[in-house]
Order: sequence, then C-alpha cells, then structure tokens
Amino acid sequence: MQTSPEEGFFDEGDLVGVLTTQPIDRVLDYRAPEGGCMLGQFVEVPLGPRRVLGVVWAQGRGDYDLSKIRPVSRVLDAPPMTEEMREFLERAAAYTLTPMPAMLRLGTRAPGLGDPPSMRKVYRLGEGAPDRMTPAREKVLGVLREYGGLSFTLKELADYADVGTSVVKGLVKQGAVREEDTPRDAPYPLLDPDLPGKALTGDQQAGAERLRAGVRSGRYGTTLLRGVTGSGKTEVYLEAVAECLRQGRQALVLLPEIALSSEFLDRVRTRFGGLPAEWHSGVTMTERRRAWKMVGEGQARMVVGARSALFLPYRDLGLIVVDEEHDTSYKQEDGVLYNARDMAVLRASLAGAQVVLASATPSLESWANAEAGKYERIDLTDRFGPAVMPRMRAIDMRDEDLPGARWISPTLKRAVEGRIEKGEQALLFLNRRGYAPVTICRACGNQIGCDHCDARMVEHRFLKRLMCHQCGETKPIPEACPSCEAEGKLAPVGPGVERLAEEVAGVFPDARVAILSSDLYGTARQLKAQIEAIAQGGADIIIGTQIVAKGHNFPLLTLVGVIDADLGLQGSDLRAAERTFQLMRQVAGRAGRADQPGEALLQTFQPEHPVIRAILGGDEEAFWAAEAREREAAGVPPYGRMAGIVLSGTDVQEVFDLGTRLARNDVALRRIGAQVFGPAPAPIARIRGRHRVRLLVKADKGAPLQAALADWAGQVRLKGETRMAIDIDPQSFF
DNA sequence: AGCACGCCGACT
DNA sequence: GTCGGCGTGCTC
Repeated sequence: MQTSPEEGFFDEGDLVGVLTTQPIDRVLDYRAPEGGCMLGQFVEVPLGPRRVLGVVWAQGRGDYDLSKIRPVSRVLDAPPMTEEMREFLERAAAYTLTPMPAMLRLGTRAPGLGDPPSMRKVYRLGEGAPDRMTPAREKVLGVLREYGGLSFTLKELADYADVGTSVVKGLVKQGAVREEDTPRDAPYPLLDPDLPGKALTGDQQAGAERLRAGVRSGRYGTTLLRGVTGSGKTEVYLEAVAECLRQGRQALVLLPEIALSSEFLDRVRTRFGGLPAEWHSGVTMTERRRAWKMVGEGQARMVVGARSALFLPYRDLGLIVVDEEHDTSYKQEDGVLYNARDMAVLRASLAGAQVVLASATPSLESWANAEAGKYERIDLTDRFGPAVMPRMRAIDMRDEDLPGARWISPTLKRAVEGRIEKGEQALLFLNRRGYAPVTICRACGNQIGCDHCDARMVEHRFLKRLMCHQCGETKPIPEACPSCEAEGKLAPVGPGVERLAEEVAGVFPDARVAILSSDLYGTARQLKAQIEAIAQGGADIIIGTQIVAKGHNFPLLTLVGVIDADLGLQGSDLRAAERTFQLMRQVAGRAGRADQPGEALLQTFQPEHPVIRAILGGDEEAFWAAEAREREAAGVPPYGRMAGIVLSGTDVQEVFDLGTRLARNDVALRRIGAQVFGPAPAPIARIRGRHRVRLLVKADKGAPLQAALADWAGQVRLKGETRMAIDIDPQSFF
C-alpha cells in the first residue's frame, strides 16, 4: 500500500479516513475509490444501508476490522475542502465543544453539492427573420434588442415580453431567436476596486490607508474600527475590501441585520460597479447553490452575508469585516453555539487574513483586546459634513406631571411639537413590540402567561391576539380571566409601540405617524420600502423599536425621544449596562445627520445612574474603563472565562436532579481551579414545554476550560429526551 | 441521523 | 402465543 500523504493523494484501495455529516463523532475508514481521491475531497460513502456526504479528512487509521471496510462510493464534482477550512472547522469545534459532524454540516449547507454542473437554456437574438411578424413576436424581439447583453430563460423572456412561451418557441423554430445552453450557475460580475470611491476626509483617509496596509501585508491581524454613525466607517472598510480585491483575494463582509443589507448592496455596487455574492436566510436555494459553488471556485470575490457566511469554502480569504461587531445576533443561540465575531478572528488567523471589527459602540471584549494591544485600533471622529453628535439630555420623569398609562412627558411633547413646526422629523424610540407587554386581571391580579413557556403574553392589537415572544405562540385575547373567570377585568399594562402610537395620535392629532417594528411588515422588501418612504419625509413622527437603531439614514430626523431609557438597566445581567449604553448611543446617533443639529431626550427615572450619565456625558472611554474595572473585579469575561450549561427536558425534577449531580461531581473542574454555580432555573425556565436548568462555570483567563468541561460533562449519560447544551462565552452570565 | 435488535406489557 | 412500545447500540 503506497500513500502519498504529503501530496494528499490516495491510490485506489488505500485506507482513507472520512468525516461524515452523520452524528458519529469519529473519522471512519474507507477504501479509496477507483481513480483514487484527494485529501479534502467531498465524497459519498456507504454507511449502513445509506449513502452519506463526507469529506476525506485524513489517512485511514486501520484500526477497524479490515473485512468490514467498504470503498468510497463516489467522489463529488466540487473543489476539495482546503486545509485551512478543515483546520478552521477542527479548531472551531474544539473551542465551542461542538461534535465535528455538526461543524461539518455548517460548512456543507449547500443544496445539490456535488451535482454535475447543470445547464439551462437561455435565449438570444438570432440571425433569421420570422416568416410573419405579429405583435407578440414584435414584443419578444423588442425585448431582446433592448437587453441584448442579458440572457433570459424561457419564462423570463416570455414574462418580460408579456407573451406566452409558445411565441418564443415559434421564433426559435424560425431562427429569429437563438436557444443556447449555458451553465446554470453563472459567475458573479467582476468587481472593479479602482472605481472612484466617495471622497474621504483626512481622518478617514488615514484609517483607510492603515487598513489597506494590513491587507497588503498578507498576514493575519485584527483592527477595531471605531466610529460614530455617519463617520464613514463603511466607506473606510470598503477601501480595505478594494485592496483585498486588488490582491486577488476574497473578501467577506458580515452584517447582523439582513433587512438592511439592500442599502448596503447599493453602496457596494456604487463603489465596485457590481453586486457581491449574498449569503443569508433570505437567499433562494438556486442562489445559495450558485454562491457556494462560486465561492469554492474562487469566482465570487466578495461575499456579503450573515454569520453563517463564515463557513463558506473560500479559496483564499484575505479580509473579513464584521460590521456592528457588538451586535448580539452574531452569537448563534441554537444548534451550534458560536460567536461569529470570535470565529471570524479564528478563521482569519488560519487564512492569513485581516479582520476589521467595525462599530460605533464596540463590545467590551473588543475594546479590551485593543487596550491590551492584541488588536489595532482606528478611531473615526468626524461625522460627514456639518452634522455633529446630537445634544443629549435627560428628562427626569420624577418631575414630570404624567397620568397613568401615558408615556410622553410634557417636556418631550413640547420638543416634538417644536420639530414638527419646523418641518423636521422626530423619532420616539421604545424597544418593545406589540401593544402592551403585560395583560393583568384587575380582579385577581393574574398575569396572562404562555402555556408552554414561563413568559408573559404580549398583546398585539394589530393582530388582535396575545403573543409569546419566546416561542411565537399566539392566542386570542380572552373575554374572561383564565384564572378567576371574572369578565371584563383584563387590562393592558405598560406600553408597546402600538400603544405608544395610540397615545401619539391623541397628543399630536395632526402629525403623520409611522411605526417601524419588525413584526408589522411581512417581508424585508416591504420594510425597506417603508423605511425609504419615511426617510424622504413621509412621516412627521416615527415610532420605532430597535430596528431603527441599526444604521439607516433619516436625513430629516432631528429629535430622538427615548421613551424608557431605564428599560434594560434592570435585571442582574452584567452586560445590561453595556447593551443599554450601545443601544442608546446608536439611537441617539439617528438624529441630526444632515445639516440640522440633532437633539436626543432620554426619559428616565434615574438620571444619576452611572450608565445614563455616561450616555449623556458622551465619555465613552470612561464608560468602558469603568465597565472593565467592574468585570475584572468580578473575574468575568473578558477578564475571566465562563461557560453556561443548559439542561432541558420535559420532567422538571429529572432535569434538576441531573444538574445537581453534575454540580456535585465537579472534580474535573476543580482541577483547573474552576467553579460551578447552580443549578438554577435558566433565564427562561420553560420553552416550548421543555424545562430548562442552567449551570455556570467560571474559570481564570488562562485555564484550559474546554478540556475540563468535556471531562466533566462526559461523566453523565443523557437518557431519553434530556438535552445538554454547552455554551462557551455565553452572552448573559448571572 | 436512521435502522435493527431486544426486552417487557397488553391484546386477538 | 405475538404485536408493538421505545431504550440501546451500530454504522467504516
């Protein structure tokens, strides 16, 4: 048996180790097929009665009954997985304690992987002339003459010309239209990095040059790019993308909120003269297959996507931009638990790529890494043009005369009126969807909760239903209290955006009001259209949840009123302060982008709270430094390591007992000086009928946490439908 | 993940 | 007797 592992080629009959996407956490031995196979190649292998997808992962180990070893069924027609990608998946699996097959599934989420390149028919103008001209035929030929460079499928062409497909086929028969076979997956347009970009100011120019130099180095490095809204962060990092394209390497831009990427795509097209590949949940199967394939062939040079775009099969990744790097949606919370920001740094370090973490309000982790010198840091201070950060002021709600079930203070009301009179826009920000967060019975005090979760149902008057924001379950609003059966005693408590809209309609009867909430629009397209209409002056008052905080421009907006700045400060979550700070800063940053000076008013019952004072004072460095000191003293991330363990099952007692058993048998953890806390009910103790119990493990920064956790968790055998999820670096820790 | 094997309770 | 519940183990 001759193998040449140094070349990664296996001759027919050689033993190869194949990693499959089946949940068998082991590399299985197979025989290389006829014609041999390469390390990294995608293959189909027999497993029991089935054939499953796998990747040639290593040389065979030969420790399995040789007579049972079967040959690889076939080698798929796709470029082999690079060594960098394999290394990335292994390191990511080790870090997040994820079994390798689950990790591989993340990297093979492409429909029709390995299918032979399929062809499709496209239609162009032909040489011949039709025997007889008809209006329908004229329309088809007109479309082809006008858009001659494009290739239409049969249906597209017929639809465009507004005729039936038979008309096109008739023209084909006569040679007036030519039918051609082309590969189904067309390459992406070439992007031109040398088109003139937006003119950059001195600050931006210097930042862009530093990022370009990083990309030119061809080595790994991470830069925290800090800049307030409107400071030109995007323009600056697009220059890094441009340099990456010039180097002939691939660039990835990760975005948190895909609803907003259409605006981003427009900017990419303006800068590079073409659209990048897109990768997110809204992308169709066809487009997904095309993107995966083109990325793997190195033909897609720029990818814009959500966190899972990190697992595409890049040939030569030179740059990863993580925009809004502090955004919590980068943390995958179900299935494989990973933080895309951290995994981006890992992948870049293996690929010899640069990372740009862009944010107006960085996560404390990134801030601390920059402080420690692990990351470079670039600060953009000027906003574009004459606009400046808004003036920020607290409205002390203790001094405001406000009746119950009203949330717009007289001070805020006067401010809004002043803006409307001048033809400007005001935004009222309330981070609560629906009508009222709580429905309470005035007879017995019962709060209506979800039947499957330990969460209260939120009234959505728009939908005329109660909804659980945990599991999405809805039910009609009952007439009588489900607990004491008193009729007509159920009352909404607290405000949601829908209820705020009701109040606004009463307080400002003549104003045009728009609500922006993620649940009021069916599609991202509708939402985008609505945002666009508002931005152009289609409303005087905008009522919005946190989707307005995420980077859209409202040039006429000059006043932001934060209805409840205290929301989010309560609770014992250590990150609450950080999140509130980020959110308030982002929302305030919506005001005054054009040449109008902006103003932000924060309604609060605790204006002396350190976080509120930090927001008002605008001294971000002081805020980060204070937060850092507190975290350091508590020994929590980023100054210590943590892991959350969530046990779940249908039987509360069983789940709790398992938690207690784990907590008691903590030898493996004590060996590395780690402590275990709990079990305690998880933040939401019941979801979809499953009871959840949580343990927290805390260790010193340098401790080998994963290895200890694996030993520790490995001592219990899960039976039945009990589940255990280990979350390294959990988002919330208390 | 599937799928077979196998060991107990309830039925024609 | 044997049908079928789903706990356990195996797949190169």
